[in-house]
Amino acid sequence: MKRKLTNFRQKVLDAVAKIPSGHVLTYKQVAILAGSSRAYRAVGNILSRNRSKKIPCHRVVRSDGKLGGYNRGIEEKIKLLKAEKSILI
DNA sequence: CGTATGACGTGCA
DNA sequence: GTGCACGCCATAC
Repeated sequence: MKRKLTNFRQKVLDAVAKIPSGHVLTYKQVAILAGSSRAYRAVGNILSRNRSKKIPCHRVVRSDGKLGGYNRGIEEKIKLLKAEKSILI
């Protein structure tokens, strides 16, 4: 599939996809890994549009310690994090 | 091409 | 400690 994913988007998805089980990152951290420490806003946007099941976006949480949201249902995100015993930042 | 939105973050009252 | 408002970036329409 030739997706014209922008560099930023590709990097964000790649960074999230590389998150090991039981580990979580904040939107800001992901944004930094993507190359823009101030694009955490875009990160949330991209993840919200990204429905790829291959992207464990549920491992991305807010800096406040809250989960934020999940395109498949916040409850599902909580369930997944709990099942993986994700480390809260 | 331009506008509006968004799963955020920080600052200030 | 809590609540409100603004600012920031990239994407999608």
